Amino acid sequence: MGRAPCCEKTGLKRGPWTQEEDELLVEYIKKNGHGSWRSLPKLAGLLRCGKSCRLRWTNYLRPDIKRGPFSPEEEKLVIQLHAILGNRWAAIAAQIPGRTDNEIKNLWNTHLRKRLLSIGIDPQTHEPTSVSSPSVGPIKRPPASPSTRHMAQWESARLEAEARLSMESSLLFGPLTPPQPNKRTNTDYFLRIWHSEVGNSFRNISKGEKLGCSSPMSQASVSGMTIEMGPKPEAELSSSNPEPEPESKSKLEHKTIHFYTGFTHSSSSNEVEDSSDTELQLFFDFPGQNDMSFLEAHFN
DNA sequence: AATTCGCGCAACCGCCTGATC
DNA sequence: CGATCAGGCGGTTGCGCGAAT
Repeated sequence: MGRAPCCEKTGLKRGPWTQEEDELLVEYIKKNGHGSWRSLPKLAGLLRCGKSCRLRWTNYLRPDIKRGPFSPEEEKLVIQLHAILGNRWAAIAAQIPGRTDNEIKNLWNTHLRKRLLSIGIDPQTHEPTSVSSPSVGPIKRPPASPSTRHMAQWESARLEAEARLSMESSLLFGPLTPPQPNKRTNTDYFLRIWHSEVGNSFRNISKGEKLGCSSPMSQASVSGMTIEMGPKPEAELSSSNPEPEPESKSKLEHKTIHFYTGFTHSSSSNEVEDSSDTELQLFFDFPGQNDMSFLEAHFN
């Protein structure tokens, strides 16, 4: 069964938008909201496909879009978020107010990717491309052992992320500036979570897991915020998309943060399997479209 | 001044997923 | 429960423009 085209292509205008079209679209959405994108073009008097209208609105016409060049801070944030989230441009954009996924994707492909390559960092893995530079290489771990446990992997991931991100920051933006009391990076939040009572709770829970708790997902709650850490659910692992699901509406409502680790649980036992021996994939599943302030509130 | 080249960005395409029937 | 639809996402393309030759 072939998928029907999103809209009838014949007779529809394509290519760059004119100012008149922009005005029609903005006018209509201001008055009526976008409603159904499929029916919007007809109602707004546009000879465009609904998809095209949605794209034009979300990437260009939306009033809350910040235009102009990215600041060094924004670039730094993009790099750090990419290290955590990978090519999930929409998720990255959700953490940077006023920037669209398309903009961030373009920034990455045209600037940041090249810049990372030029300083010897693989833009996909965020690890040094040269193995012969141990001083800046990833943290060396002993060969994976079946007995490696959840906690050890987590600690290792944390250290690696910490080292990697500070290395990238210092390479790209010069020596680290002294900590500013009112400015925290997202990495800071990650580390603060780890060292906070949430982290403690998690560590305690994980000890329980070693003793035979069945749930693969460790959970800790504090002040109305729930943090779940553990392997990706099997449902997600088996899906064709290797990346974690995008934030669903329900996830946005409550403050649950998922830390998906690369290690998996055998379905037949509680034994933790090592993932692809060296690489641990760490995913942040941020709870909302707001910035990181929801975390800040918990640690101030 | 004309041509070529490279870059940046807007827009398109195809696939995936969740909702609805 | 499967089929269909609509929206969203990431990858890719192609055009416009400025720099270089």
